[in-house]
Amino acid sequence: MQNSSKTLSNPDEIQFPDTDAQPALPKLERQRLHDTVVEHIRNFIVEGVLAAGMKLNERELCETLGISRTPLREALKVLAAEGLIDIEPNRGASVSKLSGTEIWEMFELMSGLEAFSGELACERITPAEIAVIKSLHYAMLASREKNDLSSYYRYNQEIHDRINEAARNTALRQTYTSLNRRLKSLRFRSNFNIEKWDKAIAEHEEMLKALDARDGKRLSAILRGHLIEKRDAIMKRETDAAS
Amino acid sequence: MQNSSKTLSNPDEIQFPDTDAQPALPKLERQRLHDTVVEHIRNFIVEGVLAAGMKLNERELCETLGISRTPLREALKVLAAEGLIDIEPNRGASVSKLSGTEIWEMFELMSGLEAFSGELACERITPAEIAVIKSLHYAMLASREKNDLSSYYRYNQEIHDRINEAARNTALRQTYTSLNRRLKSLRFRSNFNIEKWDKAIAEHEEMLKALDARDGKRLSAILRGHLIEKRDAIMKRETDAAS
DNA sequence: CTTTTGAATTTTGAATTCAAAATTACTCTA
DNA sequence: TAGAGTAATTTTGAATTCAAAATTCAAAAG
Repeated sequence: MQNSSKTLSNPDEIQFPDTDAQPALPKLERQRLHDTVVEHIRNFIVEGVLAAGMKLNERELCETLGISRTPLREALKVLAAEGLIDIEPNRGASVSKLSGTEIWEMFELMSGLEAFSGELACERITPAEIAVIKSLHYAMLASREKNDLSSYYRYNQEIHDRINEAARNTALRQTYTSLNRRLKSLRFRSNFNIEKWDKAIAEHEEMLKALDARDGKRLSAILRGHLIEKRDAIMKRETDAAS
Repeated sequence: MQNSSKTLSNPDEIQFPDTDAQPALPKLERQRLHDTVVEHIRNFIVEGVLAAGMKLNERELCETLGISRTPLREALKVLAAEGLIDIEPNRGASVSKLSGTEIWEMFELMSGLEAFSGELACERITPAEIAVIKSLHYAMLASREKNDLSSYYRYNQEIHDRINEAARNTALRQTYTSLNRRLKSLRFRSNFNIEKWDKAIAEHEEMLKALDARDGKRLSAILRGHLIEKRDAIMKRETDAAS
């Protein structure tokens, strides 16, 4: 997960004049096979290449990734600990398939994390950071004008990430990220229509105002409501589609 | 060679009349070795048998637990994903040693989780559950009278767990539990004195009142303040002790 | 006497091997 | 033909083996 801070194995190296080489140190941190495998499969799941419920055959995956079973199995254990896959004893692994209740609860937790994050951010964010978020907001508005949904999504996520960042709490950010990954992997049918889009934009405006005024309670409430609405819309749609 | 938990390889066995056997099903869920190893080591860490910063030698651990390196390494990967240990490439694993900042942040996150949990609990808890918590509270008071600190701690934890339970959110509970484990493993010097103890008790009384009145905001605020105070006391003490 | 270099040992990373369980395929009977 | 029972195959779980990296230790040079 964390790339070990690079270390000096050979002190001589720092004596060379750094003409156009890397200023500090080259790439001392070696990758562990199992880590790259975790990332690979994680991306497969989040990107939807591996869909929910899909069986993960060890032999197949080994061949695909060109590795032996040992590092693969270690990676699977980690992914299971993260909640992205399920492992049944003697039956193998499969991409987690969550019940409606579980998804509902995860959204609720997410709303709580975002709300808390927003509250902390109001106390700690710098004017410069607010400026960056504002510019992202305007870029997002531009995406809206161009009807470019995917870039809108990216800016939207980026803004939320920045607020999270401004909360200055690594543990919170990691929890948020981990949960966000699990939710993203669910790949809900998007049913964005113009009204919803504009409503979301309006809520974002409110968020910015609250952030500017450093009104933690207000930002917190907006973020929570924002996410709960999203949840209810998604859940409604998913259950409708299922019937 | 370790004895695998006995399984039914021969279906005939279940045809015998279950005179004094288990009523429903014996132990169909077979334990995976790696799971029991995770639990073992996790307990070692939380109980303080393995202290923060301690190096985990694979060969030693294998011999101690009587297993081979494969399941042990899988277990270590899981524990690393949980944040209980750190693994440095080609250097092995050690029990996580957290910086003051990290601890401070984890307490802050914990306060947010508890506050959210309390708010949800107020909406969802049943009168029966409130009654149970009340009885635990009285038992806790009795522990206070007897000056029995360890049983006081147990009741205290139990009450918080029940509130969490009443929030009806598995994802939240799991996140809470995981973080709680990491914090518990830090084994802070306890510096409980009578005043603090009585103050904590008083706060608990307030919590109960808020819960009874289903005043989510109030319970939330108390829980958060409660934990932030605890954090500041601990952090002050730890930094004082360090100097 | 300290520091540096390089070989020996230990420890970790990953592949292979072996064993046990589950799944599949097949045969034989009704 | 359907189904039960059994053998064959596949798949998973865990131990062992092999290779690479790190650590230790000792000897030699300054």
